[in-house]
Amino acid sequence: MPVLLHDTMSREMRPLLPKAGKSTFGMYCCGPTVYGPAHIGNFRTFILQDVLRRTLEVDGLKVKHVRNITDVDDKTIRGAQAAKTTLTEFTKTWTDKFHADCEALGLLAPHVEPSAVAHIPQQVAMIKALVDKGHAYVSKDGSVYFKVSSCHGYGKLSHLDLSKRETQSTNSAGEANDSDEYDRESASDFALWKSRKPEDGANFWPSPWGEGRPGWHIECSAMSLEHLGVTFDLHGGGIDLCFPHHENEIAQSECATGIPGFAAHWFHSAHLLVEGEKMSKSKGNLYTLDDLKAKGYSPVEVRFALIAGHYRSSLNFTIKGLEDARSALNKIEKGTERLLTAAGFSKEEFAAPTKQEIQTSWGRFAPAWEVLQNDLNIPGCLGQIFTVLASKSDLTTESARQDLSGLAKILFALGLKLFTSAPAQGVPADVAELGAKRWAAKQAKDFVSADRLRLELVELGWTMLDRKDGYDLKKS
RNA sequence: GGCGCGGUAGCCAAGUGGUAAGGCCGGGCUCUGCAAAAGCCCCAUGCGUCGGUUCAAUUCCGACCCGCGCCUCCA
Repeated sequence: MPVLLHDTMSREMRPLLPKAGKSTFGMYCCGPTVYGPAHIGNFRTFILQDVLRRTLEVDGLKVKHVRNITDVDDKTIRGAQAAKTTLTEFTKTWTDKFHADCEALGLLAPHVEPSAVAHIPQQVAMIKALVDKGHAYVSKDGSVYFKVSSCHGYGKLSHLDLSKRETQSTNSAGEANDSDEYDRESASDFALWKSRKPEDGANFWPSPWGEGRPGWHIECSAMSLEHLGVTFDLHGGGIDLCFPHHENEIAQSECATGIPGFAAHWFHSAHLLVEGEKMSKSKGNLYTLDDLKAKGYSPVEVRFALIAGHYRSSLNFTIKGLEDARSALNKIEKGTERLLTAAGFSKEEFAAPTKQEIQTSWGRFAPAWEVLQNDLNIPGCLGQIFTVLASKSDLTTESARQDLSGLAKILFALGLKLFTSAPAQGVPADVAELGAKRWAAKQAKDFVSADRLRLELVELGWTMLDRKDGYDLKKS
């Protein structure tokens, strides 16, 4: 059964399948602008796209996932200048950081990760096609603009009727829209090519219209064409990209190629609120992965918290939510351990589910998978998982293995890697010694000393957890 | 103003025309010298408000109230 997903353009639930005659499902996702560390809002979108890709793969599709790197724009150029380095060096630093965070968060690397700077010729070629076909014009300063009025159907994705729309004098950041700054024919027209300016420094490229650099929107059109073809199966991004970015991509691509149906399906994820407020630097509620790691949360806990709400609803990210995620994840691990025991598998065997017997069945997790396939309902799927893990069942080795087969596939789809919590931190010698002493006292039934030693450990910031046959020391 | 999303227990959050998944927190119990861990059990006559349709509505329709997003920086 194919995965069903809501499509922004048609506003309908539609099955995800490769185009007729194709065996690969092509998906293009707008990637990060690499001018600083990505924040958890960025990652929510990338994680959701990752879950979609994984779900399609578990469903049996061959997916080609393309996610770009935006490495030339105002912010990257300014950032490089402020850092007194080259654009290449600057964007490499932040691209590397992005990759490290992605890996920590369990994101599968896209199959292709094209960079805007590496696709200047393709962008120039597309702009040239648009100029030749009368969909773009060259301004006096050598910039090139897309002529929105020349594009039939412009606004079909975001359902905006530009003819009825009044041009706003400010954007949502309160900055004046620069409709008078350039010699555009219409305020709705957008830049395809920006002519070289002194403040661009060394960052310019040749073009038929003179030196300059590409506009923002054209890169995704050019790179999706290069790597996925004239039309492809799904395009994703944060909801804020719906207009104007994605709308402009459609206009550019369809006008340049003359072929409609740029992307068959549009996948937009809702934004993140932090502690009930819009995330912003000025409010100080903009978290990066490093910020949360510094607070003691693991990447998998962050990932869980970020997927705990439906992708089309905005998610209120809170530290309490991270605590909830930690407890919930622990509950899944404990339940999974019980299944592993019943199945006679080790944790390692579960972490790498290559065994035939744990790849063939869904066991009791079939309903959880069905829920996930229906518009990527991750919270519903998690609910099903907990229901099964808590339900009474006479497990046999065989049934437990079938359950594990289903659970492994679902956890792969969600990208939740179990049993990865950092192993016990190094225990200082003095703490270890106190622990050993208390254990000895307890064995000797000298409970007065044992209790005193427990308190001493607490004062040092350590908790001693007794087991039947030994003990663990945990930092509290 | 235009377009769109949402209001479900203390918090988070699914879902359905036939009477509310799940997680967290909380409470109880079992186990345990203590503590913790773990396991088990309990926890919304209620789904923003008011009307309507229906044998039956939280679920459909209408109105209203409230919150939020986008409308050329944004994931």
